[in-house]
Amino acid sequence: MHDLKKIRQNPEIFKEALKKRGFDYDIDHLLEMDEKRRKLIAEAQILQEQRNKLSKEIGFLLKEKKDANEVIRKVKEISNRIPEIEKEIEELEAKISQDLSQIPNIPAEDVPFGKDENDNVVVRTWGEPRKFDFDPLPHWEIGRISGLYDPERAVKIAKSRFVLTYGALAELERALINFMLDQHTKVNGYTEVMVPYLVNESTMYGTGQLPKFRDELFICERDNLYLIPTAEVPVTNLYREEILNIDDLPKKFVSYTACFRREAGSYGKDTKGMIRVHQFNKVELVKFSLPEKSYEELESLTNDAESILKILGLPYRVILLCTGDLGFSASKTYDIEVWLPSYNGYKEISSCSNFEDFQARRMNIRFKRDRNSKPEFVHTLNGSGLAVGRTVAAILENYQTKDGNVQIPEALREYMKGKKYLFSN
RNA sequence: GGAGGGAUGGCCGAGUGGACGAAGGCGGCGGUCUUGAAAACCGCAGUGGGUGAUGAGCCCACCGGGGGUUCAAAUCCCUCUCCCUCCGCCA
Repeated sequence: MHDLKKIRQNPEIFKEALKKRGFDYDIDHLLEMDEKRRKLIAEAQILQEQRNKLSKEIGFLLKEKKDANEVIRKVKEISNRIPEIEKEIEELEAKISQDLSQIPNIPAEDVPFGKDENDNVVVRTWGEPRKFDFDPLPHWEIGRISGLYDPERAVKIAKSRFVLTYGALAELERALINFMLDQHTKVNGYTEVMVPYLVNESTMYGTGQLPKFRDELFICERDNLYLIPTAEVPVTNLYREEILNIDDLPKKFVSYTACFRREAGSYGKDTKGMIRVHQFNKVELVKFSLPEKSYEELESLTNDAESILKILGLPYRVILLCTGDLGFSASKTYDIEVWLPSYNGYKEISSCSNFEDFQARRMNIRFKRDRNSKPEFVHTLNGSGLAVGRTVAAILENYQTKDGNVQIPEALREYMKGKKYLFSN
């Protein structure tokens, strides 16, 4: 959500930025509505002022037992005109905020111009994709051969695009969750938070899942609750409608949750395996930052997410999204993509974004520089650290052995009773 | 699920339809006193919006949300949401 005042002050900046994003919108029309709105507000307030003054007068007159009928008649006349104007203001405001809520965030200055994902820029690449001296299997085949991956029964008890694993495969996923949480809390300085998986409507509006992305959500209609598509939703909403202390910034949280997505419109894409599913595990990083520090924080957050892949020894690259591929609320986004032999390419495993004050304004999350200064909006950031299901897939594929086993990355062994290979003992 | 009680500033907590943006206390900030601190005393402090210049000032709105009654609502009425207590059920 943008600040109407800022748009009013720098309309050209917004026009330019939206053009870069390929978003067509008539800023001038918005400003016309705003001007009309302000004129009406001034008008209504003058009438309210008159009404307030005369009403007080009535109080005095009655106290002194004097006749107030003439004044009452006058006030009534004034009061009658107020609702009309207010109705007009309300309609305008509804239209304005409706429009405003459709306008995407403006890209940061160093975001490359581009039309779609083909114009994204590779920022850095880490690790060499392994050269196999045998034909590597996709992770779903490895899982199936081990007998520990059971999509059929997942379909039976839920529906397609659900995952079910047993034994060592389940253990691997649990180990990864613990490893990631330990790394982010003990080494990278995040505070772990465990949050509700079901949230209310206001929370979904706060981070922008509603109203635009309703189709992507699982909904518990009876109780008016929604299953979270990412921990970003409950965690960023922690401080909705609050004013934070400047000394507490930045606030850094890491949260493991299951995530639920309907994946509407993705039929036929990534249908096999655990890459695109309705329920998956994710460890999420969320930061609340000072405005002037948020881009620094984005770099370190991205590094924190990368550190997991480095320690696990999984080759990856970091992509800077271009203006055309940027998500609705983000000012700048790095995608981290892990090497997957079955795709013979890189696949997204984390997306790290700075939203500047776009989400904070919507959620009204502010801080004060000191006692007497005006509250300002914080900047919010988040990124996966990492998507756990996809990390499982990456480990299976990248660490598979010729005889159908999977080597366990060194750092993970202490989380798996010291085992070196997944399917043994 | 049943019965009842609540929601007021950073926190606690008063509040009679008319000078209430709201007593009092705690906490905060500034000062006096003190070598320093504490105590005591004095003073300052909400949020959003309109108009000014992103200043001062003036004005409007805000006592959980929405609606209503009234010249006038924190106060009366309706409604929704949330919280609490007791009973029932339950991991």
